[in-house]
Amino acid sequence: MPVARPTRASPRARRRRDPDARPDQILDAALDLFGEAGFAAARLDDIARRAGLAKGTIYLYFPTKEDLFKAVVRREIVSRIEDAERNRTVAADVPARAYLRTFLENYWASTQAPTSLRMLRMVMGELHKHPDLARFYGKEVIERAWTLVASIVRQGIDRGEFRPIDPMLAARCITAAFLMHRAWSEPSSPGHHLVAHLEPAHLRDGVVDFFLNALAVSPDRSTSTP
Amino acid sequence: MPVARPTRASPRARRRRDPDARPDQILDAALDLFGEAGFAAARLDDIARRAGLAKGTIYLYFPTKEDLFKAVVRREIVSRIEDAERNRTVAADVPARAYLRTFLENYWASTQAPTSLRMLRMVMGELHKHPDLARFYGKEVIERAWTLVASIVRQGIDRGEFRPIDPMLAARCITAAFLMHRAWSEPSSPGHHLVAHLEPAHLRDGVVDFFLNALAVSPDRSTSTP
DNA sequence: ACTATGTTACTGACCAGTCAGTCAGTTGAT
DNA sequence: ATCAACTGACTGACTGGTCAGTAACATAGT
Repeated sequence: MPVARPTRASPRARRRRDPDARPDQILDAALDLFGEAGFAAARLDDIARRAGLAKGTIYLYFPTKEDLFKAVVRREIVSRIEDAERNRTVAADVPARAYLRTFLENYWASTQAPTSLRMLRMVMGELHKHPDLARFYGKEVIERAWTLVASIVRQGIDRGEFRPIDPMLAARCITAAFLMHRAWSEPSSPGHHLVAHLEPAHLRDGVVDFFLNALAVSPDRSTSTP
Repeated sequence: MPVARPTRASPRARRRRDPDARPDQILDAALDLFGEAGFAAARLDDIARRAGLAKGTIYLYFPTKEDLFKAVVRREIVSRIEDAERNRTVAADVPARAYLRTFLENYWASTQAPTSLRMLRMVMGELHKHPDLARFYGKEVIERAWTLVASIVRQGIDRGEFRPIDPMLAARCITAAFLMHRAWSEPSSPGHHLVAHLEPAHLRDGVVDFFLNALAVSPDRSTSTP
């Protein structure tokens, strides 16, 4: 009779243990492999192996590969929204510039996670083939991020700390630049960089400063055009 | 001797005509399909059919699918560089702001081409699996675009029309935002947009103005931080 | 205690479809 | 007649998805 078996140590003896944990376990493995290989190139056998399961098990929890992909994206979306909400921590009575700086530094940090790059690649490379998901992602992640940034910018404008500008437009430019920089900062192979490599913190400060200064009041900004 | 045959009208009557044209013909079709479907999902049969050829013919010109993919990317890189060179048309003695505005409007327009979006998707979604190509693209397209923008910014700074700033950093932020906006502006399905849709020219002007103003001299930009 | 019966979670061999790549054969210009 | 250019049926490897079977555990009856 099986009494107190070392369930954790032996990979094959894990069965019959909290099936509720399986979906997340599968999703973790799927995120890894979809992220590395993309939707089409990722093999379900590999995902199953990385999750320590057989391929058939995946089909007990997700009806198709595409549904699995959607579940991965959805779960990552949830975590993104929670991140965004959590990053809204700085008290609202500090100067807009300092508040925005802190917010942007947190935002930058969150984009640096490996998962962020994997999601970015999946979104740019494959999401256009899943229009419903693409729209969902557009509304729930991208526009939400814009709105969050825009609300901070608007606050700064209202206080006269930032120049009058369409806050949503500023938010679009800022988030766009942050995301693209994340993609560019990844080495294309160990030790080799896609583009000229800057010291990460230096790049972050440079980009953040660029946009803080871009928003700063500049009374004479329209006089340079004849 | 080929005497004025209706080569264009009848798709099957095109055979045996200037084999030198075949590579580009194949590459055109391949760019379309790789761009739409991605590397893995694009079928060589479909590429052949779109080129008006049989699949075997592709193998007379490209040894493998991967080589075909690389050839597509390489050819597009060349066209990108030529685009950049061509966009350098405005005389250099107009005010930096006006010069940069024209340049950015041209740049924006060039990113709006369907080909640009296809390349962007291929680059973001699949190029990381071809490190040699990724590096080539990074050096020959991305950094080159940065350098071009940066040189214009630097010129404006030297003349005192733009505020002192690292020109390369400004160039990174500008190109990043332009590229990301291109991706966002594509409908995820006919009539449905990924994100809130703005009138294209309005969006272009908004983004261009944002960055022109971001560079404008603003003597008091540091006074807002206590 | 012990066995019989049932249930759940999981497995992995298998099937059916797909697609990169091949090659024997065709075409048509010279 | 010759042959470069081209074709498309074919092959073999691969993989998403299926399902008959099995191990682990539960419960009931004795």
